This record gives sequence, C-alpha cells and structure tokens, in this order.
Amino acid sequence: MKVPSAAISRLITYLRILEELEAKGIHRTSSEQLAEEAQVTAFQVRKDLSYFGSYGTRGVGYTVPVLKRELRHILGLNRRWGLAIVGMGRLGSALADYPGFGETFELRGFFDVDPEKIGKPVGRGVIEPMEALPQRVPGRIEIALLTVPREAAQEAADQLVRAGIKGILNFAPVVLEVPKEVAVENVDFLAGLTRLAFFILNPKWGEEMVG
Amino acid sequence: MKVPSAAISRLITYLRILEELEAKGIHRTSSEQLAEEAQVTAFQVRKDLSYFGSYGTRGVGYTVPVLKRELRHILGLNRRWGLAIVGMGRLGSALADYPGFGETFELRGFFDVDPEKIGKPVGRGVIEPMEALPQRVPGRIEIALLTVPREAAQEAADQLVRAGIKGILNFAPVVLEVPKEVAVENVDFLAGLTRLAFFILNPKWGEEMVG
DNA sequence: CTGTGTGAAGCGCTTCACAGCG
DNA sequence: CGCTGTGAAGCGCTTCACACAG
Repeated sequence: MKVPSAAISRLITYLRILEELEAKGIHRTSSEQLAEEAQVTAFQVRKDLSYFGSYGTRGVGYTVPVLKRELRHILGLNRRWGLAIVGMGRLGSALADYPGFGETFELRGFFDVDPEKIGKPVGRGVIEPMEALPQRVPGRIEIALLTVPREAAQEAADQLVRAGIKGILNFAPVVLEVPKEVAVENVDFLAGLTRLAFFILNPKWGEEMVG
Repeated sequence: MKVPSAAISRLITYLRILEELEAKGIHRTSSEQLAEEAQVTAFQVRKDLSYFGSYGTRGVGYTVPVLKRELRHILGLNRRWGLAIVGMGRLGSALADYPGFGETFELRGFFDVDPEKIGKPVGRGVIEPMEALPQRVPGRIEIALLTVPREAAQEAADQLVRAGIKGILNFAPVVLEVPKEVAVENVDFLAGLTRLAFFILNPKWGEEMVG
C-alpha cells in the first residue's frame, strides 16, 4: 500500500498526544479526541492509522498504551538510534546539551573541522575531527545532525555519506545532494520565517491570489 | 488563482539559488538550471513562477537579478520584519547571536519568565519579562521565535497572541492553538529525527508497505 | 528554433459515507 | 447501537504537451 509521507508527520503528532493523555492518566481515547488535539479531522486520524493496521476497537475507541506502543513500533522509536553532531558552533553545542532526545536517540559523536575545538568536552563526549568519521560511524551512528555553516554543508554531507551515514538532519539552508539511499530532512528556520512573512502578507491565502 | 503552499517553500529555494548564482557572477539562468539546483523538475519551476506572473523571456530564460527581485517581492522580503525571541534558554540565546537574519529580519526583543534572566544582555538587547510584551509588540514586532520548553509553549503563545503578534515560529514539539488570523510555522527537529528513523527503516517507501 | 508560460491530464492525498465488528 | 476501518469519490498538486513569444 502507498502511504502519504504527510501521514508519517501526523503519526508523530498522534504519538505525542497519546503521551500527554497517558501523563494525564487517560486510558482510552477516540479518533475524535486525537483529531481535536492534532487539529485534523477524525477521518484523517483513522485513515492514517489504517495505512498500518487496525489498532482500535469498533464501537469503543483506542486504548492509549496500546496505540502508543503500535505507533512507536511503526515509527521505529522502539529501537535505539545513534546520533552525531557535525559542526560544534552555537547550535551544535546547544543540541549537545539538549535533554529531550530520550532513550531513543543517543548522542554518540561530536565533530568539527576547527583544530581549536578538537579535544574539547561537550555534552557527554569530546569533539573529534571530521577525519575520525569513517571509524566512528559504521555500526554506531545512523543519523547526523548537520549544524555547520551553509557554505560547509555540502562538503560535510559528502564526508558523512562516505563514512556510511544513513540519514542527515540538515539545519543549513541549502539543498543537499546525497545518494538516494541516504535520507535527508531539513530543519530550516529561515524558510519558516519567510513562509510566515508571506502568510502574514497574504491572509486571504487560498481564496484568491493576485496574478 | 489558488497557489499551493508547497510552491511557496520552493520559491524560497529558488531565491537562494539565484543568490548563489549572482555571487558566482552568473547573470542569466533557465528553469532547467533552477530545477537541477532545487532538485525539482523544470515544469515545476515554471509553474511555480507562473502562479505569480511572467518573469522570463521566451527562448532566452530568466535574468538573475530580475527574478531575484521579483521573488523577494512575492515573498515579502523587500520589507523589514521585527522579531522577538521568547524563551532565552540555550536555543533562544543561540538564535540571539545568529548572524544570518540579514537586513530583512531584525531582532527587536528578548523575553523570558525567569526573573534571574531579566535584565541580562543578549545579542543587541536585554532580556525583558513576558509582561512587557503588550508594550513592545504592537507596531514593532510581527513575528515571535518561540523557544520555550514544550510545557510552556501554549501559555507563551497565548500571551503573544494577546499582545498582537502576527506570526509564531514554534520550536517546541506541540500543536499550538491560536486564532486563525495568526500564522504558525513549526521548526520541530524531533519530528525530523523521527521521520528520518522511519525512512531509514522503510527504504522501499512508496513502492509497497507492509500492513 | 529556443525556452517560457499555461490549460488540461494525471495522480496522490484528503474527505467522505457507510460497511463491519464489537 | 457506537466507533472504527476502508473502498470510492473529490479535489488539489504535479506533470505534461504544446502554444507562443522573442
């Protein structure tokens, strides 16, 4: 079956909502409730879940811990993922101390080109040179958080690909070129700012646009 | 005319590519070249531009500075936008010193709830309490960068809305509830990580998925 | 003869109505 | 009888073929 990639993003939202419901001690929920919290329709919730299976009880709803477990399984959050941070500037350093990675994502390496930075302690590790990537990545690190300046992003991505990285979370405002077997996700806040600017200027967006 | 919102994101990419071409001294380009750099089809490039007008010359192509100017106009980047950072933790502080906002986006306020932080200098300003928002936002600040912890995000968003904010760039992993006239964009890197995990586990994505 | 601009076709996501199961 | 699960309809984005301008 074909699964819309937008559905994956929504599953992530549903999972967070389930965790909030669980924290509140709520044991049972419905597509209606999930839809309201996620700001989508109940149709959408049920369709998104149906791409992967049937996790509810007809006439009753969903059991929070059950659906939570299933979503974690679908999204691959029941295993452990090794992360590297590449580019130890302010953003990279902030991420190195970020407490929200949980049990699922584990920081296992910190890399930079700057000889001044190499050897310095960050988070639970020490900054290593980019040349160390081929030894550190295989079998230990699946995903890299790429937090280098824009101009350095493609070169760093190339090195990561050569070292055998599986996915890159790219914080730089560039379109990375990587082999199709390497996954890339962009976290581009400047693009977000620009979209906001556009939406603010065009509030009647979707009704009728000037040509 | 209806404009797909995905088209806006691509226009932002085209603009960046034009700036790179200009930096390289290239004066003329084509939908073909833009498409290759942006990793989309030339059809897509021409259609995206056609939603807003005709900026090229048939049989010739596009003039880099002309198309750049037009895209900046469409995206609202030819004016100045006032920004606030709300939540001066590590991420907020990193953003306060970020050099890439350019002439278009100007940091005009830094806010936090923590009395310990208030009065401290950051970037080109000083941290103020959330209570100051109603005085500082109207007429000066259009967009807020929301970098508070997840639990505090909705409350902070409410205060921003009351102060008259036009758009919120939300870095917290939550679905914010705001009036429909306030624009929200999410910069959720945990969601990005989770999508990467899913795509790595499902490389044959799009062909056939297990049920 | 070249590359843009665009109406129309194609296709994939969303919406829907209701069948199905508890 | 209630809420889920889903085939099918609807609709919007993408792709396309080609008219058209230079």
